[in-house]
Amino acid sequence: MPTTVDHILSELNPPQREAVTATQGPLLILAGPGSGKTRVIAHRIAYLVQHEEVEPWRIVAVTFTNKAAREMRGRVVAHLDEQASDVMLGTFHSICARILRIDGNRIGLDRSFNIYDDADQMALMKRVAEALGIDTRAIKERAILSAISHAKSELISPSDYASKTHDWFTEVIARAYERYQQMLAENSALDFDDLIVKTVQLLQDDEHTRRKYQDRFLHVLVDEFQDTNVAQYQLARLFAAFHGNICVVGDPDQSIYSWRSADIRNILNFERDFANAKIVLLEQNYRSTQNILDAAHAVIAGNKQRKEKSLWTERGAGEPIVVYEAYDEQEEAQFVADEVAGLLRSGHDERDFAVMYRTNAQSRALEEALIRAGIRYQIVGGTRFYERREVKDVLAYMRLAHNPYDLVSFARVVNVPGRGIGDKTMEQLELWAGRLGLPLYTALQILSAQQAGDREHEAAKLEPHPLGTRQANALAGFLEMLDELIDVGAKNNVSTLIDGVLERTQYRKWLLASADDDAEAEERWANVEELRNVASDYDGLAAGHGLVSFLEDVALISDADTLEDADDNGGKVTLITLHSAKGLEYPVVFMIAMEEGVLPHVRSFDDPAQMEEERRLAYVGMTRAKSRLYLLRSFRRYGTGMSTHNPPSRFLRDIPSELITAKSAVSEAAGAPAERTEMRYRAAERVRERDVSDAEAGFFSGGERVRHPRFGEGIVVAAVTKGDDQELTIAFKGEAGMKKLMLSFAPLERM
DNA sequence: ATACACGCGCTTTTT
DNA sequence: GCGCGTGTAT
Repeated sequence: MPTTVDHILSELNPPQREAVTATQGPLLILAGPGSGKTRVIAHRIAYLVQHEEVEPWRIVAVTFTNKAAREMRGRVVAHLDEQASDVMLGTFHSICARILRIDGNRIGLDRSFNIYDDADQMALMKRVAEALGIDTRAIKERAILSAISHAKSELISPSDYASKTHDWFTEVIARAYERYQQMLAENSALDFDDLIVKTVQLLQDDEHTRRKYQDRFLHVLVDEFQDTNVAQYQLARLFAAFHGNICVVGDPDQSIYSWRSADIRNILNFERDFANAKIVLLEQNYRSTQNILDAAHAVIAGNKQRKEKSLWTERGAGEPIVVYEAYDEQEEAQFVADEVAGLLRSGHDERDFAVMYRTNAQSRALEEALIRAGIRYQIVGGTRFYERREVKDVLAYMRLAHNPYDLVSFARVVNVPGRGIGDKTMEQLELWAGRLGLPLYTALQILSAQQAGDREHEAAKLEPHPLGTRQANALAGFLEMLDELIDVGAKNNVSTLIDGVLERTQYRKWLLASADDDAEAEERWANVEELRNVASDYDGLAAGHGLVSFLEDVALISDADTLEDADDNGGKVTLITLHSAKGLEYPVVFMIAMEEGVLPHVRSFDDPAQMEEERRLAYVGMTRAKSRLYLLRSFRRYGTGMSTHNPPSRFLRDIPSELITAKSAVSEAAGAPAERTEMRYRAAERVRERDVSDAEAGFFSGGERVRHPRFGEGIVVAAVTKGDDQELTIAFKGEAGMKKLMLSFAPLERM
C-alpha cells in the first residue's frame, strides 16, 4: 500500500528528513554506519515521486551490488508499488551494460557484446602476451591487467597511456593495453572496466545520446560514494550535468576499495566540483550498542586522514566486547562454534550470526568446526558457482550462441567434449585466419565452404585452409553445431538453448565420464542442472532478449549477491570477508584473526595510506554488530606450510580495556603469566637414525600435560606433525613461559 | 590427442 | 596445502 508523504517524513529524524527533502541541487550525505542510509535513499525516491511528482523513470539510483539494488527496490516498492519498477536502479556496471546495449552502436559497439570476467580477461591477456612476445615470467598477466584496469578507472586511454610511459614496465603495459583493447574489439567483448569507460565515452562523444540521458535523468543518486572510482564519478557527473540534481551518499571511514581504484578523494572533489553542495551528516546510529560504537570509534580515531564524525545511539552500553586468544585456528574456530551453540540455546537463530575474516582462505577452519558442531552456515564468495568448470563450459556455448566472435569462449569449448580439435589445429586455423585478415568465425565459414568443395563460392578464391581432412571436417562439424545453436538461441527461450547445448554436445555423458569419482560426477552435473534452473527464470523474456539478460546478469553477479537473504535462508550462520560484509548487519559478529599480518595485512605494513585502509576495514567489520561483538586472535596460525605466531592486532590495543572482557585459552590452560616469552628450542644434534615410530614416540596432541627436564611442567598448546618429527608449542608453568619444541630431540615425558 | 604424474609458485580484499 | 603448467607415456 503506497504511503503518504507525511508518513514518509514522520519516520525520519531531523537530519534524515533534510537528506530526503533537499531535492534541488547537489547534496552530499555523510552517513555513518547504521545511520539509516538505505532508508534515506528509499524515502528520498518515494518523496520525489509522491511529493514532487517526478516520474519514476527519470530517477537513476546506483548501488554497489545487485543485492543492494534489489533491497533498495524492495523498499521503494513498499512506498510506491508498481511505479517502483520504472526507477532505473542498479550497479554502475549493470546500468552501463543496459545503456551500451541500446546506444553503444553510436560509438561502434556491437550490440551483442559479451562481458569478460576475470578468467576471460586472463585468457585474453595470455594471447596478448604471446602475440607481443612478453615474458610472462617477468611481468605476469595479472600485473598487466591490473595496470590496465587502473588506467581505465582513471579514464586513461591506450594512447594517453602510451604517451606517458616512463620505464620499461610501463612501455610493455602500453603495448599490451593497446593490443588488449584491439583484441577485445575483435571478439566483440568488453571487460568490467570497459562498461564504465565506454559509457563515459559514449556520453562524451555522442551528443544525441548525451542529451537523451541528461535530459531524462532529473535526479541522480549514488550510494557507497566513497567506493567509486574516477571513471564512475565522471559518469555520475555526466548523468547529472543537465539538471544538476545529484545526491551522493557515503562514508569516508568505510572506504575499503582503494585497491580497486576507488578514490576517496571523490568525496573531497564533490565539494569542490559542486561548490554549492549541501552537506548533511547522519550520526545517529540505530544499529549497535554504545560499547560497540565506542570500540569502533577508538579504532577509527587512529586514522590521521579523516574528518571527525562521532556516532551515538539511544541504545544502552550493552554487552562488553569479548576478546579471545585461542591456541590455534582450529581452537579459534571451535570457540566460535561453541559460542554460537551456546547463544542458539539461549534463543538466538543461526541467521543472527556472522563470522568475518580478512581473506577467503580463512573460512576453512570455521567450516570444519561448524560442521562438527552441526551448525548450518553459508559462505559468501569463496568457491564461486559461476567459476566452476562445468558451469563455465555451458556458459561458453551460450555466449558463443550469442556472439560467435568471442574467441575466448570459442577456444574454451572447441574441444570440450573432445572432438579431435587440439592446440595444433587451432594454431594453424588462427594463423590462416590471420593471413586472410578475417575473424576466426568467418574463417571457419570459409573453411567449411572449401571443405564442401563449392567452386562457385567465393571461398574457393581465397587461400586454401592448411588443415588435413580430418581436422577440417571436425571444425566444419563444430561450425555446423555452433550455427544451429545460434539459431536456437535467437528463436527460443534460454532453457531451450541450454537443452540444445547439452543435447548436441552430449555434455552429460562427457562430464560424468571425465569425473574422478561418482560424488564429483554427481556434484558437477547438479551444477549444470542448477544453471539450467537459474536460466529458466529468463524464459519469460522474448527470444534473444532472455539470453542477453541472462548472460549479462551472470557476468555481473558479485560475491555479495550470492548471500541469501537472512529472512529466507532457513537459518544459517554467515561466513564472509570483511570486504563483502560492508552494508550488512548482524546481531552477533565474530571477527577472527585480529593479528598483525592478517588484520592489518602484511602487505600494508610499509604504506601508511594502506594501513589506514586496514583500519577502516576493521571499523567496517566492528560496526556490522548490533548487540555482541567478538574479536578473536590465535596464538598460532598456519600459513604456507609453516606455522607462525602473530602479535595481537594493533587495532585491539586501541580499544579501551573497560569495554572489553578478555579471555585466553593459552594462559588459562597453562596457568602461565600473562607475559610470555617465545623461543625456539634447538637440539645440538639431530638423531635421525633413531626410528621414531608413532607408538614409540607417542606423538602428542593438544591439551596433554607434559614435563620437560629443564622447563618443568607444561601443557601442549599446539602439535604439528612434520614427517618423523612433531613440532610442539608448549606453555610451561611459571617463569618458563611458551616454548616451541621439536619432539624428535626434545626429551619430553608424559604426566 | 589424450591421460596422468609431478613440481613449482603462490595466497588480500572484488564489480 | 592448492591449482596450474609442463613433461612423459600411451
